[in-house]
Amino acid sequence: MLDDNNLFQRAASSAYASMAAFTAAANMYNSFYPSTSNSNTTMDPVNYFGCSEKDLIRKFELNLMIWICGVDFIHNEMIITKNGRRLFPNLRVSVSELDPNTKYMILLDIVPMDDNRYKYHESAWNISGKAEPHIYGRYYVHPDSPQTGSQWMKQSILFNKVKITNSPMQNPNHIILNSMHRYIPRLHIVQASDSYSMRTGPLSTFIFEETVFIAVTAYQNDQITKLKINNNPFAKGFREPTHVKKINSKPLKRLQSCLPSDKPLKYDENLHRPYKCDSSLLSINSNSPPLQSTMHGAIADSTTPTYLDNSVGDHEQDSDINSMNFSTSYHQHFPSNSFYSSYASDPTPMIYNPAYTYMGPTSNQIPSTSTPMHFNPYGRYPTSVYQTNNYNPSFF
DNA sequence: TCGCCTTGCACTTTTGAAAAGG
DNA sequence: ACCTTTTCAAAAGTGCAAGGCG
Repeated sequence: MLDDNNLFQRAASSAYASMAAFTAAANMYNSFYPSTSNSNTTMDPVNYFGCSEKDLIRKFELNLMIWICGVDFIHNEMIITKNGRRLFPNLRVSVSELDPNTKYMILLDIVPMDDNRYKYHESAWNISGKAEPHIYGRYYVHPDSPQTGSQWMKQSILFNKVKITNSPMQNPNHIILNSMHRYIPRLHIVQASDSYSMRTGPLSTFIFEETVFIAVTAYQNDQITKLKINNNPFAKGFREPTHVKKINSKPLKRLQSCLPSDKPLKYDENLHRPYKCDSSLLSINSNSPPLQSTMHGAIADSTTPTYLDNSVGDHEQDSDINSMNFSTSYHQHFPSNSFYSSYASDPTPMIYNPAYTYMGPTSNQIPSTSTPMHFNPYGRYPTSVYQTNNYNPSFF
């Protein structure tokens, strides 16, 4: 138990750092705005839109909330199921300095990090062979798309409904991944007013190294399991005290133990389980805000515990270490010289097809997420890569 | 035999409609 | 009559464990 706590303390502190890192503001070179002055007619090879980067600077703030597991010492895993499984932690993004009156669509997809298949052996992920071919062309379009820049910038954008699957036959909105393969999410911002113009609209793409994960059908690393159980509200039933009670006592006793003595409790004979008869119960030992807050809040975030983002809600903060009480006031900024990335070959016509230049690990061991990578500066389409260790605060 | 995948389970939170209250 | 708050059932999201499959 002590070891678990130590692990989690470590995870929490690292995660805090990572979280801060994710709260990045990237300077984004794209064609959201045409140049009006200082026009540089020299074509930059990386500029897809035919405009000089210097003409097209836009800032892009990222707030990838609670990628708690994307820390250096632990490789994140995401469960994939036939029916689709949500990503946890969720992806949350804030954008700024878009054209307030122009419509944009925001998309997410997930692409392979490399051409390897992995295997978890002796507490480490190792390359076990060549990767299965990736099925491209599945994008999660944010349900609020299209929206004007001002609407996108109004509040952070949450990707909590994205689902990953290993079954191509299921819901076409699910992103298809292969188990035991390593992936990274990509964020696309397209200037478009509908799905048709999306195919031709100016586009910028961002990836974040810390969000790399390995798709699995069952968790391999116990540490990942513990982190998810402790932080995912839906997995609350597996947390230690409750789980022990689940084995040793009946449901009614378990729930009663969590309740103040004066709170009434009913027992549903049909369901053979107690049910709530006091809304305050929802906030007891819970990471969720009290019911009233939920009902009146502008955003009822279904899966991301609101305590993690005090910039969005003003809910009471949970001081428990297990609650991963993050502050989001810390912002880092993207370096003025953006990187251009190309992790994988993508034949999809709508999105780009950068040359494959990922410089993978030389050993069998997969690199830490903080390992510097080599990016192709001449990829056809710009992809800004957030770098935790190499930012220029003065730029913002 | 082994490693990975599927399925059902018990548990949880979320959601939204209906009921109750002001 | 209208709006707000509460209640409650259903839906959906979790990890676990057992069994299936190649």
